[in-house]
Amino acid sequence: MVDNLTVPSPETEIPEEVSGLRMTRQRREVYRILLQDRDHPTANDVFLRVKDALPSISLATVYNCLEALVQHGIVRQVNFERESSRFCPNVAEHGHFHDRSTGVIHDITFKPGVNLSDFLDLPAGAVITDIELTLRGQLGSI
Amino acid sequence: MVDNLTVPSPETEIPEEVSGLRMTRQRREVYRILLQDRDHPTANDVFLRVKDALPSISLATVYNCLEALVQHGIVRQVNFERESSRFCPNVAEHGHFHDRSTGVIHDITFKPGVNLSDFLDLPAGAVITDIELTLRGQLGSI
DNA sequence: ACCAATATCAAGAACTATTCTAAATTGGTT
DNA sequence: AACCAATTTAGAATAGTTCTTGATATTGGT
Repeated sequence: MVDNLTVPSPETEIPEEVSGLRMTRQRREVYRILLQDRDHPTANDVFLRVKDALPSISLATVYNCLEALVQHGIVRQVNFERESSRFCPNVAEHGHFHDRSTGVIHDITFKPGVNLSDFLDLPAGAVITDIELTLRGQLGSI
Repeated sequence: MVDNLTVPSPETEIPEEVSGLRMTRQRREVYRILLQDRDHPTANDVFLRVKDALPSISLATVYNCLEALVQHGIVRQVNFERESSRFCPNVAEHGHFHDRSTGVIHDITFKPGVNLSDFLDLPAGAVITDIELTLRGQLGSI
């Protein structure tokens, strides 16, 4: 079941404006691609996919669109090590699990009601505004 | 109190060989610099600092040395977003807290006895081998 | 101690992901 | 339809890092 409040389905009509960002043809297509396959594509992946609908789009435009979407909180930019940035339309707070054997990246959510200070020794008075969590490993050969 | 088992003090004699890595003059100096100021310097920071002791060292050599140290588990490479990699001699499992107002990066440790699955919804059968945690925020203006 | 084999270093070129620049295009508004 | 601002495009520029090559140093076997 998909939470349509935070992540619209790819079939949903994307409106003229989302979170104060005017949806141009390019931005709409880029966003639609992100909604279509939630596989955390890179800018270049998006570029290649979006060409089907907009053959004349440029890579710079894809970067522009992704930046606009990220800055308006519609899309999240995720960095793993020094690899190319990846993008996902799930803007709810979540971390990532990188399966080393398949390369697949899974979103992982925090259990409800858990507090950071429950399991971390934080500096006194630290106010956390942003969490970035990446796990690596394998999806068990049980 | 510093844990001399995982992080030697900068005054400690660095032996001929550490974890199977032969300590050349350059590697020893690079490592010493990391032990000296635990402020998560970039490769270029290290380069500038190490020049005092080895004026003829090249940036490429600093990269080589850092890579060797990282690959032998003596030093940890830390990436924040798409910034330059940073390096720290603390190879014990820990996360980072990035103070937005001062730019200072603090190491944060996990409370003992805590299990990942206590606060995360992990995919069934996931075996975690590596954790990367970065928090951002401010050190409270109380 | 000597020599060959091996590892390391230095310098700069090359590479990759991303950003910048400037000109062209688009879209909404008078 | 003309105007203006925003957007797009293509290619150049940039930053960080890696690669290549030849020089230098170190090790192990004699």
